[in-house]
Order: sequence, then C-alpha cells, then structure tokens
Amino acid sequence: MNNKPTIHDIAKALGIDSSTVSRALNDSARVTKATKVRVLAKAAELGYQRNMLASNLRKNITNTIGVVVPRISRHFFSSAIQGIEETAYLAGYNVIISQSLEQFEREKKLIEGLIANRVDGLLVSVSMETINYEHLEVAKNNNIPLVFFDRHCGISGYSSVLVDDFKCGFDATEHLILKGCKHIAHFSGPQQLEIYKNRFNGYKAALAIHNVTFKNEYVINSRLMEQDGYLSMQNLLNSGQKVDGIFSANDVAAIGAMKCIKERGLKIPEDIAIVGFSNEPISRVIEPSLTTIDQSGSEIGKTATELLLKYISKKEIPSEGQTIILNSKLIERHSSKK
Amino acid sequence: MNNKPTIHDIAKALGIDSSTVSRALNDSARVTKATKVRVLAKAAELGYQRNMLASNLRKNITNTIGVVVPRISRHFFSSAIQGIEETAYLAGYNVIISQSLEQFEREKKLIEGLIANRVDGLLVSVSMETINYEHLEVAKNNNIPLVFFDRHCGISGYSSVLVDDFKCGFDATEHLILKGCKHIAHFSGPQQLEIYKNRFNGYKAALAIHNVTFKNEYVINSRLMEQDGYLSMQNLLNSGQKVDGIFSANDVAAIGAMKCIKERGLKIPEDIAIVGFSNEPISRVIEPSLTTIDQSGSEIGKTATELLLKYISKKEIPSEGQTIILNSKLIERHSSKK
DNA sequence: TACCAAAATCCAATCGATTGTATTCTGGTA
DNA sequence: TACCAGAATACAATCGATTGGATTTTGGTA
Repeated sequence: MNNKPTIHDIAKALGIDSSTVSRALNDSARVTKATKVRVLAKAAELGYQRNMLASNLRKNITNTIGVVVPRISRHFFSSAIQGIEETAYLAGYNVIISQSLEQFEREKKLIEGLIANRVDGLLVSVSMETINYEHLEVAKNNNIPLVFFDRHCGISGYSSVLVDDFKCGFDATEHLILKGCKHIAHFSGPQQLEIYKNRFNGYKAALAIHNVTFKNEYVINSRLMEQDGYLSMQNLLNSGQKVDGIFSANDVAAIGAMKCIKERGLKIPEDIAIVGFSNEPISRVIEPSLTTIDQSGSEIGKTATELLLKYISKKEIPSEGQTIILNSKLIERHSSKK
Repeated sequence: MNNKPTIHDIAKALGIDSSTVSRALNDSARVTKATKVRVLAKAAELGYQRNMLASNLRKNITNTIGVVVPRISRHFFSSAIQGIEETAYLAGYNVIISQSLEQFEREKKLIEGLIANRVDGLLVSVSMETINYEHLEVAKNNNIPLVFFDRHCGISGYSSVLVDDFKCGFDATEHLILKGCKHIAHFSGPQQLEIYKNRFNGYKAALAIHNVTFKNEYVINSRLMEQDGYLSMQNLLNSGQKVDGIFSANDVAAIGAMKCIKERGLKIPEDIAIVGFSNEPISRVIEPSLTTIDQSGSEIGKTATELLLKYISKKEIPSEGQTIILNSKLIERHSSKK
C-alpha cells in the first residue's frame, strides 16, 4: 500500500479521462458540476492527495520560499522567521529554512541549493563574513526574487526591509550623551555589513552634533557574541581610558560587557551606562535591565515576506530595488537611568 | 533568459543523448570518463543546475523533512530547529518548518500539507490542544516516518526523543523539599500532553516519598505563558494558602510567577523558592537567577533527526516505536538557594 | 427528425530527469 | 578480414499533473 492514488486512478475508477479529473479538482469551468461532485467523492474515498512535485514541475513553480539566516536560535531571527512563516502560510507557501552559521561558504552553498530546488523566492539576512555577492547574482540570473531583511548588502538592484540603523545608532548615542556621558565607546560588528556601518555612522554623527570628541580607540569591532562583549570591555578598561558609556550594536555583546563591568565592581549605570540593540527578551530581565533599540523581528519578517510575495506574483523582479524602513524606537530601562 | 538549461540542452549541444548526460552528471559507470568531462564542462558553461522537482518526481523522494513545532520563536524550539537543520544539512536534506501556534486545526492542516508535498519524514512536537491523533495516522498510512521530539503523544507505534520528564519533575520537587520547602505548588500545562503529565507525576512521587502531603489546590494547570504564571501565582497567594515553593513546568511561567511574588514584596528564595523547566537563556540572567532543568534543544533536535533519517534510509517504519531518553539535569541557581 | 452551437469530455503533448532495454561501437582474436 | 564480447551510447517509457486543441455529447430549434 505504498502507492498513493493518482488522478489516473480516480479517472479509471469513474471511467473518465484524467484531464477531466484534473480540471474537476481544480474547479475548472470546463467540467460539469455533477462530474466535479463525483470526482471529489471518489478522491475522498481513495484518500487522494495531489502530488505537488508533479504539479509544480508542470507549472514550474514550487510554492516555496527559501530563507537564509545566520542563526535560527538567535531570538531576533527566530521571531523574524515566525513572521515569515505566518505570512507565507496564509498565502499558501511553504518555507524552507537554512542557517549560514555566519559562514560565507555555507551561505553560498545554501543559496545555490535553494535555487536548485526552484524556490519561488528568497529571503536573506547575510552572514558576517559576506563580502562578495556573486552568489546573490545567481538568484537574479535565475529570475528568482530576493529580498534582504535586517542584514542587507550595499548593492543595487535588491530590495530590503530594515530599521533605520543610522537613526537608531544616532538615537542610542544621543541618549547616552543626554544622560551626561562624555566618554562613549561603541562595540560594532564587521564593517562590511551595512547595519553595523550605519549604526557606527549614527554613533559618530551624534557625537559630532553634540561636540563630543570621537576617538578611534573607543570603537571596537568584533563578532558581537557575549564573550566578545566581555573581552572588548575588558580591553577597554585595561587600556586605562576613561569610559562612562557604551553603545553596543547588539544586546548580547552588551550583556557580556555588563558582566565584565559588574565583576570589576563598577556600577551600571552610575559609572558606566549601557545601551544595546535589538530588544532581545533577555534585555528586559537582566539586572539592571538594558536600555535598547526595539526592532520587531516578526514585523520585519512579515513585511519582507509580503514584499517578496508581491514580486513573485508579478513574475518580475523590479530593476530598481526598494527599501522599506520599519519603525524602531529606543526603550529606556535601568542600564542608562541616571 | 527565463529558461534554465536542461539535460536536453546539454545533450543537444554535445550531440549525444540526454540519458547519457543524466548518467554522466550522476557519475554512472556506464559513461566514459571522456564523456563525463565533456558533459561537466558544458554543464558548467551553460550554468546548468539539476531540476530537483523533476528528479524528485521521478525518484519519488524529496530530500526534505517537515518539522512542526508549536512556536518557532520559543527558545527551546528554535534551538531544536537549529539542531535539526544542522543535522539535515549535513545529510543533504532540506527542512520545511511550520508552526502550529498551539492550534490543533492548524497542526492538522500543516501535517496534511507536508504530506501532500511528499516530505520524506516528519518531526513533530504537538500543540497543547492536540487530543486526537488521526492526522498523525495519515503519515503512517502514507508510509512517512514520523518522530516526536519533546511534546510526544502517548500512542504506540511512534518513536520519540525526549528527556525523562517524570524524573525531572521528581528531581525538581525533591530539590525544593531538600531546601526545606513544605508547601510546594506545581504549575502544569494541559494534561493530555505526556510531558506535563509526567512532570506532574514526578512532582507527586517526590512529595509522596518525602511524606509531604499532596494537595489538589496546589496544582494549577494553564498554558504556561508568562501571564499564566503571573495569574496562577496571584490566585494562589490570594487563596490564602501557605506556599513556600513552586515547581513550574516551564521557565516562562516561572518568570511570570516571580514577577508576581516580587510585586507582593515577598522574597525569592527566602519566602518562596522556585524551580523552572527548560533552561531558557532568560533564566540565567533574571534576578534572582532561576533554578531549572536543563534540556538541550539542539541535542534533542539532532537526535530526533538522526533517528528519522535512519528510518528514511531504511524505507520502512518500525512497527514498534522506540523512545530515546536524553540526559537532563537540574541547574541550581539563586531562586532556590536557601 | 435533422441540424447546430455550446457544453462537456477526451486526446496527447509537456514539464525535466531517471532507468531498463536495445543498439552501436570498440578493439582484440582467430 | 570476419567475428565477438564487452563497453559505450541511444531509445523510449516513466513519474503525476496540467493544458491547448480535437472530438463527442447535449439540448434547443427549424
């Protein structure tokens, strides 16, 4: 009983042609209502299910969108995926998820694999190692629409859904300045990523506008894992520089920094105030609670998926990529309350 | 240029048959090395990529496994997915992810959809509403192996990968008793789910063995969201019952309870000690840090996937389901340190 | 009853790759 | 040179659903 019934089985059972069965199942106007009823009844009786492989092969679509994120278990990405899956489900699409684990080679292979599987569209948040974009061009050459979310690339011809990283970086830094910080360090990620570059530029702009001197030694780039934040903080304190504020380009590194600060017996926010980025759930409950920039992952995922589905239904990729900027705002908590 | 090259294009370009091309691409012994080289070169030149739809239709496989979880963004599940994706990737499988959002109807539709898409296997963690298992039988009838992870069903013929929930419930409760708690409440989830039933039974067993009286009023069932934990705690305190310990069947509800306790001006753990379940990242940083049961999501996901892939490769579902119990242990933190 | 347009159904090709069988080619031997 | 085994390749059916075009059926009209 391994063999599932096909339209041919239904056709044979009813003594009609399989094309009629196909049309009946697709509710075509070319088939009588009476026939439709008979086909549907027989299909139910046999436990028929359309073979999507065959259907998709013929129609040259897959009803599937491919998603590539750096790491599924990072809260921001899992909530983005939540939004993607939800939106795709409502539109009748499946979602294939894959993670680059921040590795360029892996990202490349994954995207090629998804294209070979003929996904109808791609949603991508690039890895920290991604500096070369040929693998993305492949999607374009295959006429598969691709939308970036969050971690986009600074290349033209692609659409993106993001928050205004420059403004967020600016706001976060200005917030610290307004709280009285004069020596503000910035923990950033790989500078080839637009989001980190923009957050950094926002940081610089806020310093400039408020006449706070910018120092290169205050900017530390890393991969922004918890351990990186811890070490960056340690280096900073060991260097003997005066520091009274930190703007970290993500929450996880901020939490690592907090750990280091506490271990040194310094007080947050009195000695050093901190602002993170992303509003991970952990930032709400840590002591002191972490001031951060709220960016709704599920909202970003949802918007990116809607945009992608629009391109898919139009069957053409706009030559000019569009960029959608979603709202985000600073959430003030105790780590910066002075 | 929408049309991707096919083996026929390669065949035509080289003046050979498409079947030879197919065999060359699959490195068959029936094709000369010289021909293989020519085919590979031409394939690269044309930018050929195998159409998996056609290939899979013919071979009647999909190289895809379907995953159904209650909610992707819950940390435990996203790390399980992380393990699943990683393991599947290494074996050359795609992963289609979908979330039931704890709704039975949705779970049913998702599983039917995955089966219609001819996934090679299914990994399922059921919703809180799931009390009827017909939709799972469909998988069996279609000869599609299915492995439960974490949230399994108490029905025979399926395999599961879990932690020993009874023992964990026992350990968590015993831990509270050894810390001196005498009035221990238990926050549990829907009792049709084996995991909650088993955790509850472990709780009862620990009370019994230590001669602590069991009271029905101490057991509160809910869906274990943060708000549920908060409300359960509120009801408990309002009822005037003496309470000095809580074993919550998940961390999120425990955190809700902590919030309520703090608001009342009671001390954790001095007045009320708490033990959670799952070791969500948040439990490590909350103040006081939460004692909990560690269950590695990615380990569970990995093991479940390995088991599933074994069934897939054997092309037969074992009539007797097997159950794999993974290690888990209590992590003592401040919420129970007396 | 014969005829016709419209409605319903059937036929057959197609999507692209795979695979069992048939055919052709190769080079070694008598 | 004729022959043959074995290697290499070609042929053709197949997976299951879809779809344009051809054919048959229907029922209304003259």
